[in-house]
Amino acid sequence: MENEKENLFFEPHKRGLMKTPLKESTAANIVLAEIQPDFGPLTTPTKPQEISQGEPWTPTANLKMLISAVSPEIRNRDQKRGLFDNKNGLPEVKDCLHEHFSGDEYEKSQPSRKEKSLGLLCHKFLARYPNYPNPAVNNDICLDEVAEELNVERRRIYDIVNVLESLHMVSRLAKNRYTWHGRHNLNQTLGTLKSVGEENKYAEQIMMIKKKEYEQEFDFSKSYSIEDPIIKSNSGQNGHPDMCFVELPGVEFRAASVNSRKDKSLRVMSQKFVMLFLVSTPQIVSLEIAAKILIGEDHVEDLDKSKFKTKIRRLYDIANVLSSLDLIKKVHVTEERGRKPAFKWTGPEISPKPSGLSPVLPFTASDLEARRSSKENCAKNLFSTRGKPNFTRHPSLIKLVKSIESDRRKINSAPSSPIKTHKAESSQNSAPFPSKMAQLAAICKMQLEEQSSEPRKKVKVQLVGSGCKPVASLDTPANAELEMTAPSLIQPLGVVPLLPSPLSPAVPVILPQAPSGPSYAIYLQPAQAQTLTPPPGLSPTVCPTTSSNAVRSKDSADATGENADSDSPKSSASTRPGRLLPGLERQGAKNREREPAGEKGSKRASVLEDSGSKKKFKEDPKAPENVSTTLFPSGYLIPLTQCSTLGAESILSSNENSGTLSPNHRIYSSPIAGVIPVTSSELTAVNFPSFHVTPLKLMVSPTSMAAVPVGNSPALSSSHPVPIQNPSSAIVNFTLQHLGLISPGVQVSASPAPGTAAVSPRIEAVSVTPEHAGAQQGRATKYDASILSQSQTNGQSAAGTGAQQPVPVTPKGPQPVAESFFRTPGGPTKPAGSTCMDFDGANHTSVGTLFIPQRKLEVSTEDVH
DNA sequence: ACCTCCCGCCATGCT
DNA sequence: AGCATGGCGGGAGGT
Repeated sequence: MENEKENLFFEPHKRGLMKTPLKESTAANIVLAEIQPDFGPLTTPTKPQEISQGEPWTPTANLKMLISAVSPEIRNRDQKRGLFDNKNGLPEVKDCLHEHFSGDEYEKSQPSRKEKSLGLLCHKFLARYPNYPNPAVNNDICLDEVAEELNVERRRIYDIVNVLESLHMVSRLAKNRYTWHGRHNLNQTLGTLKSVGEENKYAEQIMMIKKKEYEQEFDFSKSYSIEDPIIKSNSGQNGHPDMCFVELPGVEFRAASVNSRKDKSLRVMSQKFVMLFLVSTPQIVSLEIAAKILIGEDHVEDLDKSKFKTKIRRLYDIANVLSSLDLIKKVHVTEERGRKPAFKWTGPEISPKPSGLSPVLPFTASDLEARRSSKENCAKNLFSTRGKPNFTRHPSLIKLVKSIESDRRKINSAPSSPIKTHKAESSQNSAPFPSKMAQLAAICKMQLEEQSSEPRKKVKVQLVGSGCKPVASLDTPANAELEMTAPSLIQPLGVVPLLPSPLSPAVPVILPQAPSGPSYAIYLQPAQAQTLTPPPGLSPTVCPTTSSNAVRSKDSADATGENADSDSPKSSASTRPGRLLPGLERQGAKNREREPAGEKGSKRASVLEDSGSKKKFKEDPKAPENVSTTLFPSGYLIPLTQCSTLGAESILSSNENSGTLSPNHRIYSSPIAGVIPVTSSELTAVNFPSFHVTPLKLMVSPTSMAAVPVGNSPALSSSHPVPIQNPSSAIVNFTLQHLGLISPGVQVSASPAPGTAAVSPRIEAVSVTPEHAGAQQGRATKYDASILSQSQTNGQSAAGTGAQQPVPVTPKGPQPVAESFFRTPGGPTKPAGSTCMDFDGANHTSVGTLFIPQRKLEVSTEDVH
């Protein structure tokens, strides 16, 4: 009922209006806006074609490009038809065409299955809204309208929205209504997910599964038994078996239905899936593994084939949406067994910290409470745990929570709810800041310029020399700095208010909040609440130490960066700046890691980083408190909010960052000591392929795992000031790594250029097909050239305005920008020569350096469709 | 033949 | 009861 009212309430926005506002911010937006109107009317005709319509906005050429990239076939068709090209005004024409065609012809002409793909649909959907919407504007999404306009059944829209919701890119206002948040919260969300993923030890689980596989390969007969147990153990151990959903304070589920099904579904699957990427070192996750892990959690026992199939199907659905968001890319991993479909994370690199950061703030607890108004909060309280880690939740509690939530929801649902959301959004987003933001932006720019100057130079140089990859890495620092600075500045402002919570729907309050959302709540199911050994206080608090800071700063930067970046190109998919930046950073980091460390493994490095950061956190006095707030196995509250903290840190670190690189370096620097002990011995152990032995044993027993604090798990780290594991294990790992057995890192070789292959000593080298690389390159280049300026500017604008979407800037960068820019995934675009491999960091050969011995994986990106 | 994954039935839960 | 959501898996298009 209420919802309906709400709807009425919003109605005004509809279509043209709604859309317009959404996109408006940038010139691009403007274009979009113009376009959109077309849509609306166009939509009317409905018919099958929307797809083409969807793309219509020429202005968003990028979009088209992307889309086309996505499905070359489609492109071709479109071209044939000619529909695609001219979409702008043409939709009608198309319609006419459709009408004209007889059924068969008509159908044949257009409706290929691919055209109906979720990925394409998602692109269309995303095209309608700016990446960084202006909070001030009404960003409501009416599902019905969207479905109509896109000419798809609602069911499809749900699929998309559910995934977006899992990333907090949208939030449900009411029945049939969602609010578009764009990427404002994305970094935070990813950070939180990463933290949660770490808690869950997904990385370990992945390792275990892989291990099993290896074992199986070697020993066919064996090892079946192993899998289940392992998984189970994992889930049992840590895991939260039931983690339901990670929420942001601002972006809560307001709909009852949503709440009710919160635990299942695409939403949760999507989050978990993302976690896998964030946690795994290579950041390449095969569907098979993802499915196993996801199933494992839910039903340890079930390994039904049917279930597996279903899971895979869902994963494809999710993957399509994530791909549209440019967060992942389809690749193929070739193992001994054969080629398996997999996806590689291409989104921003995230630091787990968001949660950690939050802890820093003194407020967290208070803040949280304030926020609680939201059901989530309620749930949290119930489950509470806030402070502590151990919890078990009883079903009864859960029910209570639900009931409460439902009540709350109802209340909220009232007409006001929408309003609330808006407020919240605005608060979350930058809306409040405009003036401040501008100032900040200016400051940031200055800082950035100063700091970044060196890095940038480097970047350029590298670009020239090495090509894309280097650039990315180089850029990263600069970007990071930028980003960081911005956030830092901002945050203080945000901090003051403290109530970031947008949520508080209940309270009409205010909100000047930091853009970053405050807290996340993770719901776990009671069942498994079991005790986790270490309270997961992962929370990585801020660390004063430079190294840690540096790391975080980067990450944070990324996160924050988005906001800053936001403006930049939102041109849909690939081009988005925010992503690019992060990605670049990430890559850079990886490269760096590799370089120094050499082979061992990027994985390790990454792990180490995490662990290191965590450790540091522990050390911090703050940590304890922070920790408590941060994560909890069961109903977690993860206060992200505090970007402010981040900001401060970031600032500090920024200096360092500029000079130094990533934390990785540090790690490497002290090769042995640092590395070994730190991290997750587990992981390393896991990594071992089938080989053997001790490590495996160690790893295997869940109990052992639990007992031993692993570097990975934040919680663990928290418990021990120094997250050292068993020395022995560490040693073992270390040794193994050296041997090459362990190293997780994946090498990527541009498909065309096999050269990299040589590197992998052992088993696997991952070869990535170029498409992606090309894309990344493009990004990098873009980034390079324009990035700085854009980012800065964007940052300002973003901060101030909130959402701007700058038109995609042409790449200033030296090279192949143009192509890469819009590059289509398909091979054609790629410049063969350029080869950047960015894969996940795996290889940046160009950098020169060491390769990491890896497993075997050959990754070929093929683009989807 | 396998990989993808669209389609839409139908369960679930809110109104 | 009706409607909104969305789990689920058959089966078809693509390669």
